[in-house]
Amino acid sequence: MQSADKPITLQIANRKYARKKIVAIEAAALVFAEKGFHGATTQDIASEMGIQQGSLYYYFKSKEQALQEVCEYGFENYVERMQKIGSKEQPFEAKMLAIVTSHLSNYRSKNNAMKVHNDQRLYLPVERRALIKKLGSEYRELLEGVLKEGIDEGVLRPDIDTHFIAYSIIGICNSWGGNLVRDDALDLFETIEQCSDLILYGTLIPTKRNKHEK
Amino acid sequence: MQSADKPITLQIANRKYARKKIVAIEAAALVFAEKGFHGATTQDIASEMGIQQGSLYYYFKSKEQALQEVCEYGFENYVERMQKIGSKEQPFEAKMLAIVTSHLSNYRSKNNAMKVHNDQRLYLPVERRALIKKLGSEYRELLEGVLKEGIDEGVLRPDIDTHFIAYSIIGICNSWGGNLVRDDALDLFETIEQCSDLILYGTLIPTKRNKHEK
DNA sequence: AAATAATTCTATAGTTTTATAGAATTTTGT
DNA sequence: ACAAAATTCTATAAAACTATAGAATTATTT
Repeated sequence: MQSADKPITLQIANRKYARKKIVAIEAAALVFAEKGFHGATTQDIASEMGIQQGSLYYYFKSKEQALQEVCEYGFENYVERMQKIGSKEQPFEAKMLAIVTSHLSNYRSKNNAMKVHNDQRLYLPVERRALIKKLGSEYRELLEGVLKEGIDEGVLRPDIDTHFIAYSIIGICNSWGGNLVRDDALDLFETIEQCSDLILYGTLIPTKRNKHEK
Repeated sequence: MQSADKPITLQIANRKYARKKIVAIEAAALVFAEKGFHGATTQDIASEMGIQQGSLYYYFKSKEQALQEVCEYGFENYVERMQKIGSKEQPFEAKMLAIVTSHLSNYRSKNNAMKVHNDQRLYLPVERRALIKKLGSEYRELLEGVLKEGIDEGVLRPDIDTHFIAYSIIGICNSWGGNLVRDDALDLFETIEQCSDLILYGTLIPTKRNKHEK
């Protein structure tokens, strides 16, 4: 087994291990996404990697640990991307489009780890979910920040609950994300547009909105 | 085992069987909702019912059949309720509120079967999903019908894609439904209101919507 | 009350699965 | 080329789980 503090001469081996570890995580992600955590076997994952079932334990101490690492792996890029979007100077509509695009593009490129994170993380014991929960909160808080900015800029309705809207945006995206993974015929960019449109404009005709104005 | 065509004298026994079968389905729903289909054992379900593991097979031919029946059971009421809402004479906003209320109330009353339907039905082999798929389509089509009526009445934007919006509404509701099940502190009626508001009005300030008008 | 039917129980066969130990092989460093 | 370290393999122990068979019990009908 590899460990972080080894002589420099062993760094090459370390790098090799790290590379294959990612292969292992992605194989686990694929299998967990398809069959669910409990429905998948360590044999499935090993087969996906082209190694024997027992060899898998060189990379994961347990099946449960594999799930944990898949969930963490799948969410890393997400938070980073949201950070970039939030820090860029651009009008609110563009940001919202970028957020939805980021979220949904990942689904189209079959980010199995993302799907596993959404659907399977609850099967982890609570003590294993600490980091995952932290990443999820970060993501949602960044999104809330963007929404608050929108209000400050006078673009968004000041009476919306940013916490609620952030959750809802994530909910819509995950819901459509699932559809995108299942249905290849579904157009990604049309879906992105429609989602953004719904979030920004709703469904009512503007002139019918009188009741709602103060 | 019971069968439908028995002398009238056996109808009492039949009714008794039917009653306990529902107990079985609800026990399965609870356990599947908590642990997932593969994570749950027939022992778990039997314990929930207060019977022995082997006795469970008096009610279900297999664990898979239990899942199928839970999924079908969980969706029955839903379709009926949507039918009622759709057929009532009331303004569009009221209908939308009724739809969201119907969907979310069920979650609050811990409709485990609903959760199982959403999260676990994919673990059924395709041939077992026929009825479930039909019910889901019915539900979505009824919702689409309500949306089309809204357009015809001149209340909804005529440029929305009713198919997309129907999916999105279901997505938002399921997303919040999951939260409601998990978090008891979450206020049901506030959630209903917020969901309806987002769907109807979106997040932008109306005066900022000029770009969007034709 | 006896006979029949329905329901539940016990015990278990037969799988499947996770995880480990130690041997075998491959890779890397000297 | 040799030694050491890393990686993979084989084999298996131990546990868990589904489904079935037949006995035992309880409820219903005659």
